[in-house]
Amino acid sequence: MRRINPSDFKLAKQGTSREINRQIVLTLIRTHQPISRADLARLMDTNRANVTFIVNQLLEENLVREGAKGSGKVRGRKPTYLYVNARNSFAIAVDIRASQTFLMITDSVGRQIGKIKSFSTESILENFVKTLSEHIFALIAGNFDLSDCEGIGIVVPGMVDRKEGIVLRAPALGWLNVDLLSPLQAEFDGVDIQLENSGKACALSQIWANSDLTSMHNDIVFVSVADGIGVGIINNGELMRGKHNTAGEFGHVPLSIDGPRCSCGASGCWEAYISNVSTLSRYFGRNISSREPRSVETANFTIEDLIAKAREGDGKALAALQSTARYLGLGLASIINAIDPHCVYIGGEITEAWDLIESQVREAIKERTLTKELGATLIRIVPAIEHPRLRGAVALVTAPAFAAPKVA
Amino acid sequence: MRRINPSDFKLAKQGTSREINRQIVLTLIRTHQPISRADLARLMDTNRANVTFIVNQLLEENLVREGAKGSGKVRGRKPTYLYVNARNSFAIAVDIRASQTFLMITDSVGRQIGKIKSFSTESILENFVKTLSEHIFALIAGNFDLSDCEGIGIVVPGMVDRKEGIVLRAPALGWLNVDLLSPLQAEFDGVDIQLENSGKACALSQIWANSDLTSMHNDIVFVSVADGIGVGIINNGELMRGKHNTAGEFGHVPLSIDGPRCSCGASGCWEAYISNVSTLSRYFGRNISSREPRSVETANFTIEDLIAKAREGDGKALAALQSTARYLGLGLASIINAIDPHCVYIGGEITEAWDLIESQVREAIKERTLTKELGATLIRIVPAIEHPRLRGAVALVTAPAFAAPKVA
DNA sequence: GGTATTATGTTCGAAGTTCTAACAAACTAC
DNA sequence: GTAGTTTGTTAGAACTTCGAACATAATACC
Repeated sequence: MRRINPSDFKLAKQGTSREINRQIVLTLIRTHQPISRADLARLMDTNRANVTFIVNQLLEENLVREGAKGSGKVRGRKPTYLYVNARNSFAIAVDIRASQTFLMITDSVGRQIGKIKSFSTESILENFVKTLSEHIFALIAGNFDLSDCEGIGIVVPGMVDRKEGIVLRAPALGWLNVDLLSPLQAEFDGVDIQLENSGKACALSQIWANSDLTSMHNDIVFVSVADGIGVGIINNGELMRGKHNTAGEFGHVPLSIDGPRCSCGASGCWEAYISNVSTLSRYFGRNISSREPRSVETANFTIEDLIAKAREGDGKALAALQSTARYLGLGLASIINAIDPHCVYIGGEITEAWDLIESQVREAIKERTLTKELGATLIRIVPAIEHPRLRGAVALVTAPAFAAPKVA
Repeated sequence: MRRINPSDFKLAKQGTSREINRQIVLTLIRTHQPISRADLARLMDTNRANVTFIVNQLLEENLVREGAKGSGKVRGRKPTYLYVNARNSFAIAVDIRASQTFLMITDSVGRQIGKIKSFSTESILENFVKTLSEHIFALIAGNFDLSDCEGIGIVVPGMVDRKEGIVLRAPALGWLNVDLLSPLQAEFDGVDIQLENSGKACALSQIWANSDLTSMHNDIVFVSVADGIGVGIINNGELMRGKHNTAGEFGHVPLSIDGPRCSCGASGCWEAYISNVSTLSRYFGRNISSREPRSVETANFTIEDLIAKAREGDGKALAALQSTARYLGLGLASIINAIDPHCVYIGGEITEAWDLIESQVREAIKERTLTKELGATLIRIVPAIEHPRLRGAVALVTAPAFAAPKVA
């Protein structure tokens, strides 16, 4: 039961029905390919004539291609299989993180092409934009033409004004109200550039990426644990953005209002318990804020090192991780109580220690969820190899072609 | 950018465009009435022919009626005004609370008819159903025929399985897995009966009730403070229900994980800080759980009494309220950070003391919200006279006629 | 009072979709 | 080689939006 917004609705025009069915056919081909027109008609519960009509348009638009004939041992004419067509256009994904920035090229359907490149992130904007542009031009040189670029999706660990293309606040980068769009627009004239917060992008990756397409749920939450905590909420197949594109900031929901100081200024935030820095602090028994200069001992010691130590039998390291695990679970319980999603995805370095911490996380979740069913909410680990942030950045550019049209 | 669910989509059929535009016309008439066909055409950015076509159908269906001609001092033919037509059908709203159950009759558009009735809630199901049925039959006797009843909307302070019509868990009523639908279905054969949690219903009331229709936002949160805390989230004009219809349970998000014991079993829940019982406990300086028998002194002392005391100059009473106010604000900050709504509505007895507590609430919100903009999120008080729970119960029955069709 | 002007609401036909039914195409089984 | 079966296409009916012309009803002006 959705209320129509009387000051922002969309009328059905002559082509609206077509547009709707076109997008349905496109997603069905994407999720079921290879698939024949006849199978589509059955899936859609309509007649083959209508499917032919729509598919012909998609063929003309080059969004779909015909492949080999089917070959089963059934009677009758063989079906001609349909596939989504990766045209010769491409997309660029950029994942900006505190230390490194990662780059990936994909085809127009979001499938990775070549290897992921990276360079160290510079916080001075001009330098950063220069380096980024150079890397992008180097990547496409010889292989692609910039005019075939569908767009550049950029993901940032912080709040973003998508419309204006401004990074409002990214503490990890030291960026505050940084206009990232304008200088990039100047470099890549005419190319669509999309900015998004990395937690939100991770959530997008889980509903738009190309794996497990049919089993996917349309109501999920992604929790990304790194130096900050990013959370993306997908409701009814759509990312919750909120009034200021800041929906999902569960990282600063408190576990204890008078708990440890958080970088946001408040205290006791979830982030202050479970961010990588917090876990390391717990190990070293003191507060190593990312702002203060670290001692020699702690300077290059990462969360991965901590996990390695724990695996080597360092009891203190294991204890630090498991403590984080408990707090992680307690916070997840809040998210589950508040959102009641089908599945919670977790990403970040700490997931590499999942075998060491899973039981603590699950126990904590059960402890604070309101019902048994909520306590049993699916938890899925997204390993770093799947590059959820980059895949989310890709989705910013390639997914709109498959999205439902806005209607009513 | 909404993902089409490949296993749950809706194809556009021949009548789909019509259905979409029909609902748009219906909502526009509802929100702008009285309005002419020509004005509708301008609002919808389409031609008058199309409007005539759709309006004629609505007239035939008796959902819309023509009224008086317009009378301005402009040239040209006078417009004929259109109104949504309250047919002779009616709806029944029921608000079940711990002590009393409230009843209201409305017309088919959700406008109140007659006075609100009430009776004391009995926790034994058979007795309750009997009393409720008697009251409903008494209300409609002589005025209405049961066959003209559009439906009964019932609102419960607890979790609800809407499909099966079971109250899963309503601590305030002492109900656990109570099948409320079946016995009522038996009494009111063929009448549509809708159950919902009262916090969620309150949220519905704010987007579907008949006041301020044009200024309304489509992304809001309603926080209802009573013996428990109910929260309803409206995202994109639609109530967030979650996998188990339990989305919105912010009441059990902790302020401090080792804070006061909560009735849910965990400790430090927001509810344990700001429920009416908690505020009273704070005043009396001890824990008065709703489960233990109260002393003579505290037995009939309500939150309204506490507010009255505070107004009379009782410093302890004021302190108890303002302490609750601070915790209310801290929790609201979490909701604002997590959801980033356009507006947060607050209902419950404590709103009657809003002038005494507003500054504390707002200060606490600012203290824990991540940005200045989030700290300035609109807060609106919904006084008890507006009966948000009952209006939400009505919306369960009368709103679907105006809702957007499900498409794609 | 009569005529010009203007806005509302309806009608008619064109264009775009879905949908039904029939038909052509292509392949297996016997 | 023929019957049977499934796929994909085509032609036309039914339904909608849409543009333009038309009828209706009111005011303004002479």
